[in-house]
This record gives sequence, structure tokens and C-alpha cells, in this order.
Amino acid sequence: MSSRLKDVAARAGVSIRTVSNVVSGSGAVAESTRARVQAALDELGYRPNIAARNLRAGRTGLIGLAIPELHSPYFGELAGLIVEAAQQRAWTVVIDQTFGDPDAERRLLEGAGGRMVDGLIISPWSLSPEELATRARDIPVVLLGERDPNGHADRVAVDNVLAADEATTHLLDAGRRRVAAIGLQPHLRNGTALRRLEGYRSALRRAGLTPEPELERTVTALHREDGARAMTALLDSGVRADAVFAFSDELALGALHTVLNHGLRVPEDVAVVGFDGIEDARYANPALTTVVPDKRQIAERALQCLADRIYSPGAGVPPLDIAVPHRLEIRASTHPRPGPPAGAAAEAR
Amino acid sequence: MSSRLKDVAARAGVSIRTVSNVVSGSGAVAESTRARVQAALDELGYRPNIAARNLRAGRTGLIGLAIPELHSPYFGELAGLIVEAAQQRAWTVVIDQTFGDPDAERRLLEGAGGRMVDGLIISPWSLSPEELATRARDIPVVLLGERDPNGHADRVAVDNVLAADEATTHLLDAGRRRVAAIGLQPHLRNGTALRRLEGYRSALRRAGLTPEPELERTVTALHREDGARAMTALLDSGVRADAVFAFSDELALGALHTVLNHGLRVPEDVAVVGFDGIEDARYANPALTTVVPDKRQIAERALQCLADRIYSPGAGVPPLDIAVPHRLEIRASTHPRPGPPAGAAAEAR
DNA sequence: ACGAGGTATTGCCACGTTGCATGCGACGTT
DNA sequence: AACGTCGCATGCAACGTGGCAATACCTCGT
Repeated sequence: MSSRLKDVAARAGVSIRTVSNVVSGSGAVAESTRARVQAALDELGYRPNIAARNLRAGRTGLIGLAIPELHSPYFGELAGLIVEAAQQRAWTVVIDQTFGDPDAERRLLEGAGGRMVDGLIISPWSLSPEELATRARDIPVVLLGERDPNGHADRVAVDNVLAADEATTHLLDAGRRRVAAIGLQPHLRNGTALRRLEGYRSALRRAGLTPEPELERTVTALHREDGARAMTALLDSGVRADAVFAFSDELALGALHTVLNHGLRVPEDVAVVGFDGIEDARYANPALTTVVPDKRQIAERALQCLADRIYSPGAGVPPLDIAVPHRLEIRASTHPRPGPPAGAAAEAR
Repeated sequence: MSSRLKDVAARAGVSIRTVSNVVSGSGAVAESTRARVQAALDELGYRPNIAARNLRAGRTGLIGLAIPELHSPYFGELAGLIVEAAQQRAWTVVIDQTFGDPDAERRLLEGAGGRMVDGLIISPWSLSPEELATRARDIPVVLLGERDPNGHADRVAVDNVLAADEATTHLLDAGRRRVAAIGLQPHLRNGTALRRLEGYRSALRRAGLTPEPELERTVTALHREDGARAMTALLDSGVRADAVFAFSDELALGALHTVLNHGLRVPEDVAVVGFDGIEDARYANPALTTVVPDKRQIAERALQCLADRIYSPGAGVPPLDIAVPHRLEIRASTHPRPGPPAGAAAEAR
């Protein structure tokens, strides 16, 4: 069952230390001895005890990934990429879901897991930047999305202001003049929505329009049903809108669904743009125009940051603020003539 | 930074053992001592060293979750529920992605992680039942979906034959007579697709129809683009079909997209049914009828199995084969008259 | 044949924690 | 007053591994 170095050593007729050397490849071991030990290792099916190794090394080989929820497509896709990139670095990922609970986020930042993880990637939702800054930690932290202004942690994110501006501008360029924004979350301290709102407003102003409060719609969460509810409220309120910029694809898909169910046409009556570039967006009907952050790069840059901090602790590198590229992928939900079928597009990728 | 029991003991003027007792709540500690120790704990911000605790206890408090890919909505939703249920049991989940690679699945079953996890939940894709059975392991394993016929591992899954039968029957009851099946994977040894095919065929036969090979379409993977491709091939082949039963929601959404892009109406010309009950299905346009497994129950039953095996190792309970309930959720993609908007439905939940 | 210079192997210890057993003192009972 | 009991605190040991340094052994050169 559970064979230890001791058992292997006894079987091979050598000391524990020699077995350890064979396993780790360190030290000098005669070829004949190595072969004998290797045979014993194989016969007993030796597996190193990770806990003991961790205790000895002071490292666990684990990194934590704290996200609001795994079931939402954006975080599912991102988590998948992070797990994949971590595997390449021989790290294992443990996932925590905060569900946007500030206490959960606080606990994780303070190191609730015990020294179980060597580093933490966290995507905060409800903690304010100020609070993020004060929660010091004894392990490296990378923030996704939210910035830590006082800078104890690295940060990886798209340029939300710019991206939101581009998305809105795309709608304005197509002749839309009453563009609604869906996704404000006044009850949360997270700055992402604020920055997307900022980009939205700046695009309007540049086009000579004035942001109108009744076109800026709040949501409680970022799921499809919240987008649907906000869109229903917007339509029922009698406020005219010929386009919607939703702060997430899920919100956009909910809004899209509601628009169609109200008998309106997309994009002819209402154009819709989302944010996140989730795979669903590509296959929605009509396919959803969306801001696509380079998620693979988010994953890799975040892990690179962690690796640097973990392997060079006292390097004194100031906290990084990394902006990953994004692109606006234009599809049928804003384009009057539908493009080629998505199947063909997918094949061409 | 990293304070140990020793540091706390020195500060509180007691022995290490007493601090340990305070931390774990075990043993008898005088109230005054407890208070003093607690103060020292707080001041030093003590966090137990998980590695040492694990080494001592022989347990890690970690369970492994091995799934093909995290980015697909079904597995994302399922993984979220498993992480959530594990948190309630004070377990932490480490996630591995196999991408359906048989070697990766083999390695995990054989315990590649070292004794890092106390148990493993694995959703195999490409290992045959025979191979699953021979890969013994020294930790408890729960299989999702696929069965281990020789029974070393518990198994949790829906009744795929029955569910597929119900889905197909639903189409037949609505008057469809040429029902295509999309999702066969002849190159994989996984039995799930085979059982769904079996249910599909049995429903056809019961209705007096004969399964036709050209209506049974294969795919290489289970993503939207594969469904789109299979649907394109079906339409281009000239084979008439008035309904599609896809073996996963992703396939169904891809097929749906293609059908609409070919200028056909759903459900009037082609009705579509999926399988998995992912959230996207609810908000598709038209909303997708789908077989909804009780994912929360899958997560909880799987963890219950693990808990039983981990905490009562030699209990001698024979391997369990747990069928979790499912239901066919009928939506606009098979129903001639669209139901109420999804937003309203979501609010009514 | 003997010493020098390696090479191969090994013993010891510590990482931080907890189970077990024991020590010690105080209090209550007879 | 003496004894038993109980509550509280502590010391020792061990979980499995790897770094360090010492030792045993072996070969080669003189």
C-alpha cells in the first residue's frame, strides 16, 4: 500500500539516504546500486509522501486560485487556463470560491489556508482597493482585475476603460445614439464595473452625447438572469434604447434573450455588445459581439508573476501592473448582415 | 511572518503542547491559560503549518477532481458544486484537467499526485471500463459517468439510457419522425455516448421506427463547434431530419446555431434537444430543451462516497452504483409556442 | 606497498505538529 | 490528617523526507 523510503531501502539492501538520492536524482549513486534501488522502487510502487516533502522543503507546490464562482463561463474558462499553465510549471491548483463574499476574500488574503499554498491568485469582487492594500500577507499574491493601489500585490487585467470605450464606440460608429449600459453594481466596492462605465461615458462624450442616468442600469449579480431582468426593466420603463453595452457576456446574453422575447430584432432594433469573450457568445443567436480579453495571457502572466515572487522572494521588484491585450470581436449582434456561420469560423481558427 | 507553535509558546510562557491544545481545542486547558495563549496566538498571527499537520495525521485534507476540461460549461458547473460541497466538509479541492488524454487518466488513477490527496473524483473519457477496473489505487476513487465493471470504485451518474430514451420520446411524441442523434465518439472507449445511443434507439424502436445509420452522427469532441460541424455535415448530406437529439448541450447549441444559420426555423423545421442542463441552454435563442441531471446531487453523493471510504477504510462496503435523478426540461427549441421569457422563469425559480 | 584523491554510501538531524503517558499540585472525602 | 482523584500542564517520540558532513571503500600513481 503505502511504501516509504524505509521500505524500499530495506528491500534494496541500502540506506534510506541512497534511495532518496535515487529518487531525487541528486548525489552520486553507482549505476548498479541505482538499478537495484529502481527495481525495488518499481516493485513496491513507491510514491513520495508529499506532506513530508513539503514540510522539509517549506514549499507545497500548490497555488491557490480564489474566484467568485466556478460555474460562470468566464471564470470557468480562466480557471481552466490557469490550471493548465500551472501544470506546465509543475504546480497544482487548489480552487476556492468566494461567491463575492467579502469575508471569504478577506480570509483568503490573510492566509486562511494555513501555509498550504505557495502563492495566491485572487479575483476580488467585493473588497475595496483600500482594503486589499491593508490585508498584508506572507505569500505572493496576484490580483486579477482589481488593483491594489498601495501596491503589495501584482495585478493582471485588461485596460477596462479603453476596452469599454472601444465597445461603445463601435456601437456609436454604427449609428446608434441611445446606448444603454448594463452592469453597474453600486453595492460592491469592486472597481471593474466603474472603469467600464468610465470608458462607456467617455466614448459617449467624444461622440458629442451626454450620458443619461436612465440608460445606466444596475444589476445585483452578473449572471444571465440579471441581464435579462435589467433589460426587462429597461424595456418596461419606456426608455428608448437602440443598443446595449453589457459589462459581461452573461449579462449580454440575458439581455439578448429578453430583447428577442419582446419581439424586437437584434441587431436591427437593438444592437448588443458583451464583455469577456466567452465561448457561448460565439454561438449565441445572433452571435454576440464582445470584448475578448486574452485569457491565456492573463493566466500565463499571473503565473509568471507568482513564479518570480516565489523563487526570488527578496528581489525587491516593485508590484507590477500588467495590462493584457484585448480585441473587439464583431459578430452578428451588432452587425446588420450576419457573417458566415460560426461553424465555418471555428474551422478557420 | 511565519510563527510556529514554538514562538507562541515562548511568548505565552507555556509549553508547545499547551498551545497545541488551545489551537486544536483538545485536552484540558485552564481558562486563564487559554486566554493568555489565545492572546499570543492573535498577536503573532499564528497559522498552523498544514504540511506538518498532514504529515502527522497521514491525511492531507485535499481531494482531487480530475475532469477532462474546466472550460466547458458542464464541467465548470459541476466542479463549482463539488468545490462548494467540499468546502462544507472542510476539504480542499485540487483540480486536474485530463483533456481526455488516456495517459493522464491512467496516471491520476495510479496516484500520480503522490499521496497528496485523500481521495479522487474522476470523470474518465477515454479509458475503457476494463482498464478502469485494473488500475487499482491506494486511495478511494469515485467515478463520474463511467462505470467500473469489476468494481473497485464507487460510481455516480444519471441513468443515461433512460434519460436519452425520454429525450427522444419527447421528440417522437411531438410528431417528429426523423430524429438525428449527434454525439457518437467511436474513437473513445467511454461508454456514456454508447448508453445515450442505446436509449435513443430504444425510443425509436418503441415508436415503431428503425434506427438509421445516416441519422447517427459522430463527433470528435463535445464542443459547440463539433456540434456545428456535425450539423453542417448532416444538412449538406441531404439526409432529411426534423429533429436532433444531441448528446450534450454544447453539441446541441452548435447544432442549433447551424440550423438557424441555414435559414431553417427551430423548432418548426428542426426541433433540438440537448443533454446536461447547462445554464446557457436556458438562455439560448430559442431556449434549449435539455436533460437536466441533478448536478448538486452528483457533487454531494460523490463526496459522501469519498467521506465514507476515507473515514471508514476497511468497512467492506461493496462499490456503490448511484443513479442520480434527472428531468427533461422542455423549452422553446422543441415546443412550438415559446414559453414565457426566461427572465420571468428565472425570477420564478 | 602505501598514500592521495575521489567516489559511493551513510548517519544524524530538523522541518512543525500531535498522541501518549506522565508529572505535579490542589481539592475533597473519610 | 492522610489518601485518592481529578484537572492541568508538560516531555518525549514519531510522521517521511532531504541537507549536511562524515566515513567507508576503491582506484590509481609513485
